[in-house]
Amino acid sequence: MPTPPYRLIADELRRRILSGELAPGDTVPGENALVAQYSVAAETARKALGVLAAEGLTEARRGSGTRVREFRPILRQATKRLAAAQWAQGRSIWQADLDQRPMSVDSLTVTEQPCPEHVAAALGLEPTEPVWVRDRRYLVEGQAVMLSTSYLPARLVAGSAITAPDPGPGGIYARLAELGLGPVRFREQVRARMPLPDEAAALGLALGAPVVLIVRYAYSEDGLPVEVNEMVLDASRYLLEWEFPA
Amino acid sequence: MPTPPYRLIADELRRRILSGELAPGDTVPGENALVAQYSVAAETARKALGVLAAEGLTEARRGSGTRVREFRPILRQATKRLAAAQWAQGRSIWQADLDQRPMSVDSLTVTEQPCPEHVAAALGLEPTEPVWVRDRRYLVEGQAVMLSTSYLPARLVAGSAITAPDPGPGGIYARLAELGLGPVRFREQVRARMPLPDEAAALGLALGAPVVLIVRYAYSEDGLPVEVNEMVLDASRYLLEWEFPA
DNA sequence: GAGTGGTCTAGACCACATT
DNA sequence: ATGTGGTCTAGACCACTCA
Repeated sequence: MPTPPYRLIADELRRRILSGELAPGDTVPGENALVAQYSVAAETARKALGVLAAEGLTEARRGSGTRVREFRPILRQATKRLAAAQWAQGRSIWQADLDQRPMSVDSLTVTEQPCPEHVAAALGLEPTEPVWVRDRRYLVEGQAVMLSTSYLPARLVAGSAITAPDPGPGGIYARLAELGLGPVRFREQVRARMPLPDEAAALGLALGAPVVLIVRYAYSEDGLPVEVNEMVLDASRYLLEWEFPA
Repeated sequence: MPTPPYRLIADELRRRILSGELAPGDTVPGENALVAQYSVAAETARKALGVLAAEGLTEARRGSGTRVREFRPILRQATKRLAAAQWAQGRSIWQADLDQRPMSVDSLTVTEQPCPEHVAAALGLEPTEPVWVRDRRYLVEGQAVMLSTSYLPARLVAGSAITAPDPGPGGIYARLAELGLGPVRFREQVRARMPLPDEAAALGLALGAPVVLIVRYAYSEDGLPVEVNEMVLDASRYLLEWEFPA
């Protein structure tokens, strides 16, 4: 089974991208160029370009052309309190090129709802017990990079500033602490997969861009879960980090 | 800009999959069925099926058909020593369906090499100082699920069992401890992206399956990095977990 | 052998961006 | 206006699986 032409073309273009011959931002040879160069039908050239786009290496813009994408990740340090200077020795393999632009929030909504089934089990609630839901979207320079949905049991947080759009200084964890529920431990579970259409739309994702799903469980001193936070991240924009003792 | 037919067809099939009407393992309507049902050309029907495959929802097999994929993740608990029973309260949103089959290793190689540039900086080594490289592939029931490459400075580990294929009881961390380099802290950095062709081949990945990259840095009591471990995981097979204090 | 997915072609029309 | 990518068609050949 010989390698089909569209793959050979894709392989060649990929090689040129990974070798740096085609740098981030550069325009990749278009359909017409490939048709002329390799003597194939336009559809075949398109398919080759589609492979690169699906791999997340390029980004096509109608009317303009196809360009090499760049990877400038935001460093998310989940355990940053532990990241003492003494452990800073040893560079990161990826850390060269970090996106340091400030992050903002748009479309924040805070509502009281019956608890979704899958969250109820995690919070130890009855199926439709009320929860406060905090929904937000994070942007970097107008570009959405993360969606976040927090669930907090209504019977624990009712009447607190947690139910207000602005929970005040220190955020909801400071308010939880004031209620004697101060989270003392977190558990984060992480998956990666291709986005569903609505996720792709909400994050403005290019083709071939996977998402990272993080679910954070916050526990109080009693060992009770007090918050579940579901996050959806544009994988191409994030470098995630955890530190922990042996 | 009306939604093109191939997307409408894909949307409908996706709905049926996500609603559970088409369960994991079920056969999805094929090209011919879609051509007949929607009165479109075969290529258009194929493209619709291609969308689902690229989203990782289905898996096509030549001669057989296209089936709904299943997600049975392996739970990787990076900080499992911390996962005391007291914090076990609160179920996971995803934990319902874990893959509990045993993991095995094949194609283990241990060699001494000049240190690759990107690793040298992380280990604080001169550009081509020698390192021992431990390369392995992990399987679950014959299916590759993870690739792992460990780098250890030769001047630290030369002569120890770390340079042998079988490092003995407790693995390389036990040997490092005996050398007074026992890792006391770890840092893990995580990314997700689409696989390169060689990664896809080594892991036997289906189309539309992203990979998760993990780089683990192990630090000795002195704060010196003693190991860098680069891992490539089949994202569809893993659920990653970290626990940490507030 | 019938049915399935995988690839290719030649030609067509459209939407959009740049000049 | 020209060139770019996005979609569709009708027909073809191949490789594989399954009954």
